[in-house]
Amino acid sequence: MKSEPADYSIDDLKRDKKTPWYGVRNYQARNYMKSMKLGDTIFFYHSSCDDVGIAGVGRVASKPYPDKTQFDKKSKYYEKRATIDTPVWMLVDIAFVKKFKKIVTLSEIRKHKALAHMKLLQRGSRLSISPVTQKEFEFILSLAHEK
DNA sequence: GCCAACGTTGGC
DNA sequence: GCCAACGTTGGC
Repeated sequence: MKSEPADYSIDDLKRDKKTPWYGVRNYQARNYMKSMKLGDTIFFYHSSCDDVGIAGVGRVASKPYPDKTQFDKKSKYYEKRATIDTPVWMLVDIAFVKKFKKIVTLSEIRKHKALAHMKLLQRGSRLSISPVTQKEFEFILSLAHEK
């Protein structure tokens, strides 16, 4: 799950312990969140910054539920098609698990054959949420020397 | 339903 | 700041 650290970083999550992952306005990314289960593990990815890459680990801490910013007319995430009964955008809460001692950078991820098929590297890597396989997950943990 | 124009994301 | 790769919008 990507975030620009200038907006919300792994350190912010560490401080908050838990946060609703609001503001996703892309259907494919939303659908990935809708399929998440309580307790699923996620990578926290820093995008659009000096040190692009995976910064740490989080855990899905809620079932999917409506993103309340879609109902707020003053929010930039307001969605006029949404009603309380028929929300358009969903989210999950994400809890802090750990921050890597060293970011696993995008350029390092690109170096490894085992990670060549990561969804993150496809589609111009624009999607803010993309799935990771168990093997990819463990490989990245080993790159982070966390395993 | 097609597609051009436009807006956004995100690496570099 | 540039630009590729999308996704979205809206006229027809």
